[in-house]
Amino acid sequence: MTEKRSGCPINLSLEVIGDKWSLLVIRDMTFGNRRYFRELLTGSEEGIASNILADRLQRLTEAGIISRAPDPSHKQKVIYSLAEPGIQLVPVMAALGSWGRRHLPVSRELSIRAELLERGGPAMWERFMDELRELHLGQPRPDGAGSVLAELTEAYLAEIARAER
Amino acid sequence: MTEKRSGCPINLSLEVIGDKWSLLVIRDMTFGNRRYFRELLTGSEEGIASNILADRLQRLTEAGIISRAPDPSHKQKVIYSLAEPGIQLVPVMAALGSWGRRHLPVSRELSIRAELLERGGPAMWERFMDELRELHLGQPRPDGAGSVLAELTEAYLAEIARAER
DNA sequence: CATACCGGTTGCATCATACAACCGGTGCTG
DNA sequence: CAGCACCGGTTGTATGATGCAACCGGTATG
Repeated sequence: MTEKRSGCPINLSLEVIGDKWSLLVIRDMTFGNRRYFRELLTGSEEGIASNILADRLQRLTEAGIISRAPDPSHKQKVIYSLAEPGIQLVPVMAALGSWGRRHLPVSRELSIRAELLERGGPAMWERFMDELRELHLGQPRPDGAGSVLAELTEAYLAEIARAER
Repeated sequence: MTEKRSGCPINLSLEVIGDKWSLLVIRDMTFGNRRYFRELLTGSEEGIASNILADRLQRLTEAGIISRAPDPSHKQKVIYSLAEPGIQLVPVMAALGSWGRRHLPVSRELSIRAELLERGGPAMWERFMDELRELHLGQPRPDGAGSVLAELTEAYLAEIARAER
């Protein structure tokens, strides 16, 4: 799809990430810190097929949303990172998560992160994006800044533990 | 698609509006105030096919995002309205528009509204959603509240005029 | 030296989308 | 009251996207 249907920002966004899998891949990279093909393939509940995952990783790479690099520690491994446009999808995912949490039959464990992101607001999203810039782009950030990712992950794990009890 | 892939709010949102047309239909209803089948069919630049439009209107209705009612003024006409969940997609579209405007080759005329929505922030979105509740749900709102829709439309038309000059 | 893991690829079935042509009923106009 | 444009779709067909399972050669590990 090279020819664009229109120059509308919403339309163009949909042409790039308007399908059922792209944002889930980005979600897993963002909130699950999954960086390798196998992690993305087997790590999430939705069960993406390997050919679809390969296709999405290629498209997102070509669109400049993520980047692909060989892993120095293992000749065969490839590490995927969020590029700056991918990092800036945090507010989109936050908005989509808030909406879904309100209007759809979400599970408690999987929606706790959306709830925290909603309560934290844009200030929290910015801190999170700075953290992602450090993790994925190697951009240093001031010491002492807490980890939003750890905060979200801990809350998620606590909900899992509560559910099992 | 009745069986859900997971209870994640982002995933569930994508299962409902994660395709290339649903959000465009909602966009046209929201920002273009298009309420009839033909308006939606012929009004936008992207050129949706009539069977796809019919399918999306039906799905969105079944999902409770929009509603469908006969038009009293014309026996054959059907009027589509945003339901509350549809109105609450405003922040999602604003986020998606901001992102697209930054990272994709948008046209100036079609991105002015995204720019204004971004600058206006959540306060403006709330005013806009109140206005949509009046237009689509008949919920009265305080007099003297300005029209965000008119503001956005005027800015858009001004950009069109500038482009033609 | 065997085994598990690495990022994918291939073939095939099925589902969604795209395009154009068409439908019967309704309202407006001359 | 005849003709015509418009109403919300439907139908058929072609093409593309997706889903599924099996498989690939190269690589690290015990």
